[in-house]
Amino acid sequence: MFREEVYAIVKRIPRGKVATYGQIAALTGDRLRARAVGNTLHRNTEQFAVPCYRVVNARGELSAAYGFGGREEQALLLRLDGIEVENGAVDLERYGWNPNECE
DNA sequence: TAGATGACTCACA
DNA sequence: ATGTGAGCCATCT
Repeated sequence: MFREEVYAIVKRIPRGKVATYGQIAALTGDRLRARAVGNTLHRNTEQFAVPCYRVVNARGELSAAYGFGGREEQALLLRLDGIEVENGAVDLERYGWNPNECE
């Protein structure tokens, strides 16, 4: 299922980096699925096993309706990963995950 | 089965 | 720089 693919990709995100919905959507096949990716993660059933906190929008901003404790918790987790979160957003130029590098 | 929703993205005013 | 509109897709009710 599409959801599982999204989960797998999110799980592949290395610690210390973040990915955008569009990026994940592109990895699943089409970048136009960005919306579906977000929705899928929102309805995700494996949030406990999927680091969805490493997933942000195209601007690097955290999700406003994070299904956990809100962007605060998400920001905290990102900081634990070594990512600097400023005003609920990260620098994709620095922490943006490059799936081609496959760490 | 069909309709509505959403953690998206891009473009234009 | 912010606000609104349109396009796309998967999941939910």
